[in-house]
Amino acid sequence: MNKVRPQTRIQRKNTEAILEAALSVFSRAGFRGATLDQIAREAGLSKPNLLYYFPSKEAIHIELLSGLMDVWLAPLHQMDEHGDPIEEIVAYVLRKLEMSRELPNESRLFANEIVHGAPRILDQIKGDLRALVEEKAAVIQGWIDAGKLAPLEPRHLLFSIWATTQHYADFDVQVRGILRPEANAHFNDAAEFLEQFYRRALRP
Amino acid sequence: MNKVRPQTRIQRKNTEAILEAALSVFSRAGFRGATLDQIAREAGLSKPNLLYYFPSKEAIHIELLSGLMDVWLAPLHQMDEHGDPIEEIVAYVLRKLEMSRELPNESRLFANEIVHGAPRILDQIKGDLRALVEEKAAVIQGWIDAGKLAPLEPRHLLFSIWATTQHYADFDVQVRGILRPEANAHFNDAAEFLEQFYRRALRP
DNA sequence: CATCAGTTTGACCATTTGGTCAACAACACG
DNA sequence: CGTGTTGTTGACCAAATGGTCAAACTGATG
Repeated sequence: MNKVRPQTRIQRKNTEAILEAALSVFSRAGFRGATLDQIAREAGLSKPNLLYYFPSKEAIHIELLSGLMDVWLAPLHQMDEHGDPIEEIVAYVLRKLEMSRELPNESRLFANEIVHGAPRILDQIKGDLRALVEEKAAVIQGWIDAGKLAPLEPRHLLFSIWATTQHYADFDVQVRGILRPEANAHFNDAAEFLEQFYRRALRP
Repeated sequence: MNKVRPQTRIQRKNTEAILEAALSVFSRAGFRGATLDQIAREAGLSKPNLLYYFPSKEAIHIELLSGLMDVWLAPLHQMDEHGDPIEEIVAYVLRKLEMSRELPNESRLFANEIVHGAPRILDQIKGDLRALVEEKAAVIQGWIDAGKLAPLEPRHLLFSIWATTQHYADFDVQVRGILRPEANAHFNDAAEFLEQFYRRALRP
């Protein structure tokens, strides 16, 4: 159904550079705080040239967010109904924490959008995300009913996982201000803490 | 030490109205996204009149944030070394959740500031907040050493409490998009979940 | 009522910023 | 090498926005 849009070498390179620069700037300054000049400069282009590839500032933002949603849902998708319940959930927690370590800008971009009312991704939240949560909540409830997991409301359990793991990316400055860690050493402590924490809370 | 600044009735009323309006606008749109016109309109004043009471947009923001820090730390201050460890922590969790229910705008203002690098409160984070965390972490460690609490790193335990409770204010839109709750009914479910969750994780 | 500090605002300004455009440069390709 | 498509940019524009200021208004007080 889509018209095939032949991408030239230059197009591919520049759109990629723009999106990368925009992610950096948006996650640092927020949508309103980011300027096209900053993004253009960081991408190594002039502003009109940037606007040759994207029709508007908002279009860049939307492109970033919609591309991000899939990445964001992937770790939860991997949770396997037929695995060991506690191991599956702990593994999910650690995957999510790993994303906070590896993709903090993406996490902040997401957080920023939601804190401001998610005007551009509310549909995806109410659609894809909600559906996935319902699916996995049913799996977790099944585990609970089978006596393999402590009886905890599955949806709120998922919220707790998102909150605790994304906290290390979104509130990075606060965490660092309190722990004064060398480099990212505290992520290892966080992983250890979260694993023990969830194992304790989840065992039947 | 402070010079006594005699506040007229009108001054008190207007500065209060400005701060209230600014909280609403800042928490909704972020610092850069908020405009003085919006704040002035919502406070029922003209823009020059607003600037008669505060010297700049940033001054309003700083005033809000510094006033907020005390409110934010209060629930943790209340945690009593001599109480029952698990009950003290659970009570702290519920107080914090109650703040997300009652003061969501304050929570979002705070979250927004930190996500953007906390340029205006980093000193307070590294000072007051850090000191309080160190103090209470020592208390929790004492409880653990006494065998009254599961051995979990105290600082990361505090992070988890902040994350899970503030999530219901900061990510309100996402929570609602997934749960489709009537009014604020889901806060009761969250309270029940968090209480059970922390009781399970914390028992020795 | 007179006075004066305190309060309010319309008009205005400088800057920032998202976006446009015409002209020019680079490139692919027959 | 000629030609049409793709890529690039300096100059420019309109709107938004933080902030100023002189002038006018209001209210408390003697």
